[in-house]
Amino acid sequence: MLNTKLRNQTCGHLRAEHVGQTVTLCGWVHALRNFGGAKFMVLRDRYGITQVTIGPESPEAARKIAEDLRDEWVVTVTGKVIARPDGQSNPDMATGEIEVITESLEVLNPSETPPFTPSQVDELPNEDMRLKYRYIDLRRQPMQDSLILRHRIIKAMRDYFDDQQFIEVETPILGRSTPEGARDYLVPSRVHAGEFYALPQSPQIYKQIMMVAGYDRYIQVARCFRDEDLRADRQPEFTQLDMEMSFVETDDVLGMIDGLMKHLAKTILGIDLQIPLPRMTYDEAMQRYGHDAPDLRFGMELIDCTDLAGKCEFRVFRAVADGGNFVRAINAKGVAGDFSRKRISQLETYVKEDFGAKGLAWMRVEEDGALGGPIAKNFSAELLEEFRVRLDATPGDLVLFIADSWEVSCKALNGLRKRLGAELELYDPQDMNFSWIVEFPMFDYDEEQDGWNAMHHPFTAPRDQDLAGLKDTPGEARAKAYDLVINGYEAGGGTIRIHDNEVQQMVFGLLGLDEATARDRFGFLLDALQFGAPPHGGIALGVDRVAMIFGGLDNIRDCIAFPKTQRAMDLMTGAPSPVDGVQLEELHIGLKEGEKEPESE
RNA sequence: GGCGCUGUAGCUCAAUUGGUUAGAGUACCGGACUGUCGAUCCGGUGGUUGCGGGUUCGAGUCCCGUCAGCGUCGCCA
Repeated sequence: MLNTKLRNQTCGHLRAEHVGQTVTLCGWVHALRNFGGAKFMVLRDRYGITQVTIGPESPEAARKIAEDLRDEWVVTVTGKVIARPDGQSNPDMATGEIEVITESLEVLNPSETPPFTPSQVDELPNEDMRLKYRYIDLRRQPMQDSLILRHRIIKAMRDYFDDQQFIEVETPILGRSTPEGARDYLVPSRVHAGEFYALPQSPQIYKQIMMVAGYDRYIQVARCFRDEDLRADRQPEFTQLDMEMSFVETDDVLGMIDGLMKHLAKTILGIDLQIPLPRMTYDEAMQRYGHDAPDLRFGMELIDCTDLAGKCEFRVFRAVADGGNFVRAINAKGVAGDFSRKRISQLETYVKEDFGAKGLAWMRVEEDGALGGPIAKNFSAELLEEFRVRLDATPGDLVLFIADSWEVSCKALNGLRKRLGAELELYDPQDMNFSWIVEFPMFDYDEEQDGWNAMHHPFTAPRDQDLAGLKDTPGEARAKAYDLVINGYEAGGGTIRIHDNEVQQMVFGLLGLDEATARDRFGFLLDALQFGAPPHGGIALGVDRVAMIFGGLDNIRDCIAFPKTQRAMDLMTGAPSPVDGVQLEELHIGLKEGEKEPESE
């Protein structure tokens, strides 16, 4: 039912079967081809494009109007659908078998000359241009496709959860600031001088309270806000499919999301996904890939050579191994010939500058299978043989070593692995790989503050077997926490929550939150946990990221209608902006000297 | 906050590495044209080379600062 008072067809619909009908179309002028006596106009709306002809048989008035038409004017055409003449149909166009002969033509609204035209496919304007004129950019087919894909993903998610008896509940946008985690976006209160709301970083606490309230299956398509620096896959405001269930263990949550992913893969991509999705522990992921969200579309795993390094005379390796650090490597199979010393030194610069590695050692495998390269002379023949076996080194391989702390070796080798995987095309970009990373550490140690931080959030439950040792060896404790990883992106993450107040207090204690502070910040949750909290847990999926990955995009902005720049600006509206002094006064806010002055009237 | 890339006509890019009048495609304006689908052909307008400073006989090009966009590290689940 796309008919309106102004149109009775859309520009994507007409086929040979409609020949003979008289139709009225509305849309934007997508392209004009003018032959004097005959003119072709391609008309575009959300549904497609249709060729319209204005020829000698068209009324004088229509021909006159057609003289003045320009790209992106909004027009309406009424005319008869005809089969295109022999040899003139266009197989590249969905509506290419037909065209509409103009009987009347009306300009609904002319357009200024657009800064760029949506019909142009090969030359994309710079991104600041696209963001400033977002309404033009959004007319482009790829942008339409990705917003429609995003819509279909969200709808498929809602449908799936609806089938599973989940209900969607909206939680507040104006909430309470919690210093945990990311920086908050703050909203000043007019009524309460000097006090602020915070925009939610996620609906975490509300959804747990919904569980206490007995709504045992909750979802929400929730907008979240984090005032941190941006990346290609991060925006300051983003959308989560937030989910929480009661009376569950890890397997229940994972199983539910397995089903969702199977449903999404089928309905969105037409792929039959095998479930349950594979699971790997955090420790194994760090060991094998150096990252908690590894791209499993290709191998090139990290190989630990620390024990061998401890036996060699090469001072760099020896010192690292003796000092309790690590010598790990990746083997880039068969590419040694493509890597000049210059190219290798670019990789070295990369690991030094981006990850603080002290250097990059390398070996290449010669024709005869021997390990060569500048450092090889420091190793005995026997030891080289051990390396060769360990590294599965065959002629033509390039082996890259990082000798450093565990953390740096993880980061640098993960960086190299990702970079080489892409450069060497070790995987098909069309491939989709879904997996779970599970059993994250409960805490990580903060050197600066000399204390433990919650790796996920402070409501995460430890594994049952780690409960006893939680106090004494918090660094060993693993959590009932899980991340969904798709193609090397963290697509979502969640945990089973602590529903026991005693355990919760213990965790707060380990995090250095004394009772008074904990009460002050989370008192309402602690109260709630004492009024009959069921065992519960859940997950939040990054909707923008899922849309990006499913759409085969490499940045999140291309599946968001109105995204912000790296400096969190909206180039179309000019947000953020100074505000009137009166507004500030009402909010009890004064600006520091020298900072941006309010706009005067 | 650090590192890197980019910024030249409305748009996308070029300019022989410091050389004299900054070009091309497209868009735009005018004209021709009855079967195009990136239409074609003829003619034309259009530039404070992001901004500010410096070096130089001479700067789009080199240096410093600054603004903006992107990528990335830190940061962030």
